[in-house]
Amino acid sequence: MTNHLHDVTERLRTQGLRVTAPRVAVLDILDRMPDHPDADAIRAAVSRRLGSVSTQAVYNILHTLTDAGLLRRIEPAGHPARYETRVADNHHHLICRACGETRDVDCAIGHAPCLDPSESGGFVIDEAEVTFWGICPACRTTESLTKETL
Amino acid sequence: MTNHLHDVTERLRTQGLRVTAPRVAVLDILDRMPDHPDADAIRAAVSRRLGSVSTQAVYNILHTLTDAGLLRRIEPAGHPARYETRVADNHHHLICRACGETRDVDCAIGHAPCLDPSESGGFVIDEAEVTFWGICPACRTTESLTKETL
DNA sequence: TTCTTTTTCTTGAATGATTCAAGTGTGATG
DNA sequence: CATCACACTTGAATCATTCAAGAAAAAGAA
Repeated sequence: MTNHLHDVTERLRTQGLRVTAPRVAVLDILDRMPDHPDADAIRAAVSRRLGSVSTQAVYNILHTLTDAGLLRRIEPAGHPARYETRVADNHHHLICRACGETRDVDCAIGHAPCLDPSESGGFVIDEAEVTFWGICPACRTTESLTKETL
Repeated sequence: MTNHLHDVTERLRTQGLRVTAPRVAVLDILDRMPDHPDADAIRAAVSRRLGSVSTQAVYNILHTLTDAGLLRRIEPAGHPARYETRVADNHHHLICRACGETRDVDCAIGHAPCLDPSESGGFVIDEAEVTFWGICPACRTTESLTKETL
């Protein structure tokens, strides 16, 4: 067993979760995928590694691990939910409107939760979620090329 | 015709859109609804006013008006899309995790787009979307009462 | 190890929000 | 007031996700 799989196993145990092949695969794969994959991409990767997994198992696992604080779920407008293992800080995301590419962005201002609203109106706020929308370098090039050929 | 309906009509005309009863109703109703209703709530309100509307018409209208810049669509994680007519500024939202109540929040820092990420990584950014998550006063009360009775 | 209990995984169907497609109806222009 | 593009209606389809029930496997005990 590699060091990394051992580490993944430990993270599951620490949260009181049973260590199963699909769970280990999900965590290990997400640690290695920098591109915030969605449930279907995760299912494909896990399936490749283990031979097969049910879609339902993947959803169960993603739910369980997210609830346990081992994963973070982001749900960008117009996209299926995406997942990442970077959970220690409250960083933000920069998403391409054209291709959906998602990058992590460190807090623009101060530390987590990074922002306070100007008036909280009696709410008890536990998270400030920030999403930056734009066009990534690759799509910017493609777009200008497309425009030129019109 | 009231002043307000006249104003709504003007907004449609200014965008080169045809003035139809369902469109007028959607804009007028959204102007008066402070609670960021979703498509179904809008459909219900329009239906009440006009006798009936198809769900599809409501979706078409919401899409068209959003594209024309007359509406803003917000898509909070775990909720259907919500709509508002406050489009002039880039304000933010404060959402209750328990009941979904959604309030407008003015920019915490500076003017729209309010924030720049610490590094834009080659992206051309056009929007900084900020969502504050928490528990509203009403749900906070309910929650503590529920806990006490456990 | 083997048994038992509890949890997780599999399969198949269901749901909710939204979109697609085709036909009918209506607002705007001349 | 006729024309035509556009909007609305109906009904089916899609996608991501969840529900439900039974089969398999992990953890702890014997």
